[in-house]
Amino acid sequence: MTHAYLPSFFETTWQERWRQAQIFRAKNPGEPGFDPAQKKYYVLDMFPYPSGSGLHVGHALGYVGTDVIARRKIMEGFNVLHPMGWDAFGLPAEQYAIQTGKHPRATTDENTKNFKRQLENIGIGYDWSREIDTSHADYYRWTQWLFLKLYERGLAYQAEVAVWWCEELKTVLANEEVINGRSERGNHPCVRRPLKQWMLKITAYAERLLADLEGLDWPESIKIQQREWIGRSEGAEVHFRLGAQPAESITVFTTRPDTLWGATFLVLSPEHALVKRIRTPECSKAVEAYVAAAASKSEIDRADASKEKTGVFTGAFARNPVFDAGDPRGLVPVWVADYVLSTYGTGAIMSVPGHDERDFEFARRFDLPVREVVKPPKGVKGLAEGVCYTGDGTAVNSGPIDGLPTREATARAIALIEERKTGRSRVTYKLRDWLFSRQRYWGEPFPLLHLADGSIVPVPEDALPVLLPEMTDFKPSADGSAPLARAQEWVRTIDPRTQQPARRDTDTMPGWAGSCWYWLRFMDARNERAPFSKAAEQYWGPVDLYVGGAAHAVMHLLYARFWHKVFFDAGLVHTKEPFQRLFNQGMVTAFAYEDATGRLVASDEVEPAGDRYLRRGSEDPLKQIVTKMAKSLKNVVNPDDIIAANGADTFRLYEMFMGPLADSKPWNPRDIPGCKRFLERLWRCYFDPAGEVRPELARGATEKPLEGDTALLERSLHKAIQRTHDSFQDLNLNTAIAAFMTFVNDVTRLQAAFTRSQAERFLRLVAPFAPHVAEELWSRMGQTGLVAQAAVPAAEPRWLVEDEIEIGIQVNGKLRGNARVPRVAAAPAVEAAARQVVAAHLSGKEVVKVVVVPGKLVNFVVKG
RNA sequence: GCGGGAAUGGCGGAAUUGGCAAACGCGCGAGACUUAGGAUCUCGUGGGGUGACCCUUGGGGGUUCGAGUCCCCCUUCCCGCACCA
Repeated sequence: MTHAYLPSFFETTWQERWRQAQIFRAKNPGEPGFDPAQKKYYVLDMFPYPSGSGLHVGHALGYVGTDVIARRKIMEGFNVLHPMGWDAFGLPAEQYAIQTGKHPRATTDENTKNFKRQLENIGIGYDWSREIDTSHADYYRWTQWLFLKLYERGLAYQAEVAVWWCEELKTVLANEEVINGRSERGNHPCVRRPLKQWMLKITAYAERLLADLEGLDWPESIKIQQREWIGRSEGAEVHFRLGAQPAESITVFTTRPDTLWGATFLVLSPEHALVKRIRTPECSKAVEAYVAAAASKSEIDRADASKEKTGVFTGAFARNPVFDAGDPRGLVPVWVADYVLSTYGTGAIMSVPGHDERDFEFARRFDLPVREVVKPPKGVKGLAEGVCYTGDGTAVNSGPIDGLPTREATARAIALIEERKTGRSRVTYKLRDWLFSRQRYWGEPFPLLHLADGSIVPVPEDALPVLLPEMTDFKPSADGSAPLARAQEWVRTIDPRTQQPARRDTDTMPGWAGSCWYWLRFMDARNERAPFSKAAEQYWGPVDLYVGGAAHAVMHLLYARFWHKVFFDAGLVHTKEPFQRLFNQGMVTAFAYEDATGRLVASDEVEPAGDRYLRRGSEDPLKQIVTKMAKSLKNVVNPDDIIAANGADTFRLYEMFMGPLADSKPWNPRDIPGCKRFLERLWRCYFDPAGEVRPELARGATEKPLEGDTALLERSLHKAIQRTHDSFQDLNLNTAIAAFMTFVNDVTRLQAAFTRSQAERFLRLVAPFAPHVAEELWSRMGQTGLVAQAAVPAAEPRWLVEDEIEIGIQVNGKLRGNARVPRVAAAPAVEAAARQVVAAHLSGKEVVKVVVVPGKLVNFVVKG
């Protein structure tokens, strides 16, 4: 049966041919063969961290998707850049190395080799001449170089700040890496600790990071997540003078300056610097105890908004500046409570219990006064009904702003405090500066020198890279100091400019550093004199399509945008934003099984029995559910296994056929044979039973006239071409494959009418999806060259319209019949034909109205 | 609690954006070919009645000649964020 479809006989051969012909090699300006008239297309995958467990089918979904797009774009005539590399530095690589007892260099090299093999196995056409590895010196040299650009611009600084410390990982972490007081990687508990750390001033770009989201073709949900993370709010800061010491004041931030007249107390966060100074002797013990308790509480406990509010009075009072000196309403008590965050605003708030839920709850708990200063609109419950009203309304009990609606009241209140020089309008952000140092080994060393006098100088450009020292013991130190501090010969160095002794910085950059500019390196990956050439950036930037999981909605995508904007300001890049269009591929989920008690059962313990599932060797019925793939459930699928059993083309088709690229969908092994059967049927369309290419498809065969069944196939082919074209618009590539299947079914039915021209055009259509079988058939048909470099076939309008079409005929909106009418028939003629078909439904009734939708249907509205 | 997304046959999913719901695939049923199994091919397959009738896109209302699609209310699930003053 040599003529059967046997993908293993030819898939690797074609992969080798593509490599030799370098068909995925993108051409840079100035290179031989570069055509300035050719349009460029830069499609980028979020490059992976090369984990020890290799690629699974979820990664592959995005990679196959971009490969199909890239291959299609090549066939459309674009100069396509589709690169791949490895995000190899960072905590996971180091943790894995520690677990396995191997050096991260060794494990990283092993893992990247495996990833690359897997990707090639799938037949993905990357430009491997641009492969990068963020942990290689010829890459991180430029990461260091770019870091110095930030440093020179004053955007990198050292500060003693309360940072997240993870005892398990023995390192500090960024805000973004800590979720509910636990590390994002590994889910270990974290605590706040004051430490001297490198920070990047991302807050200086908050406004632009927010504003420039507008012009991006990104999923709205990602934009919203970024907006929320940046967390801009407009309001005012207001100084409340302390009664005892007139020179001192407490500054609060509020988004509702219009409610100043309703502020009945102030609250400081337990970490606020003034707490120690203002508490009165009588209250000092209670305050101290409270602050200590708050410090020892876990972040999760503190963050739990549902629990009852706690707090303690400091004994001190402050003056509300909107009231006159003698007004008793102006003297407000100062409390300490942990519902006020030290990290937001000024770490102190004015409490307006009448119009803020949290303050309301606190005031009730501690029996503090509540004053109404905003009257809700008619019909809305407010303080009069005993509920806190937080919406807009009309100012009352507020002296000079009484009667004003909230918007104007706010503006007037700000004007008033500014006049009295006791505050000003202010914008705050939730976004914090980015904690950029780690006390770990596997990262980029900081290109900075500490001199004897305590000053810091950058390592000169020509002395880069600062190489990571070879260390055999790179485990984090128990005391939290950096492992690099133990490489004493490395630490002790000289300042090349002065020849004076100097010490290297012993922290390393976080895992995100390398991914903050990698799309730029891909443009000019082998450049030894610069991170990338101006010409390459001018030509390739920005990325036209960036594809990856929604998991990176905030961290990577925010950091990358930040660095890119700094580069823009430094004149290094010509676009404000790095990624014009962002697309999130959906998650590939898996089936899992739970028993009667709701416990999940590993999938190798499960046996299908008809339409039910049983625990292997028992009668326990199990319920099939959909979950994330997880090692513990043994439902992680490796592409290698699928390819070994079915071939790469089947694997690719199944990945794309599962559903729209953006949707989450379960991996269902039962569906895979359907895709393989399609390829087998496709194969049979091209060969006779003896295994020879059908004579009418072979080179030199005479084309059949486009009539009868051949015309039918021609029409079917053009429809498939059109549907494929459409499917690329929304990346619903599953519908393209459905169109291929329909065409192949037609050919199977009308075998004798199939022509060489049709056979050849169909291969050009299918090639981006199932490139191996397309090449094999292409060459067996006697075509020269590669189908991967042939042109996309065109749909001709005249083949897309039928002369006679079937329309639906409705009576009162219900389908009652069909009729075939000429496409160009006039409405009255269509109506007359329709009337005959549904005569039985119309008899004895009065036709009130007739709706004729050309080419679609006729609807008779009847009475009686 | 707030924000975003979703809900269509036994399953994954289609539906020209207001115009014949269920394309395509899986699964299932019947048949053909086979000594037999497998593979392949053909036909069927939303539900109920089983004649030509009714029902059906999570539920309930509405707009319309016509609603999976638009509007209002509700339920469930997934993903973010979560005392941000």
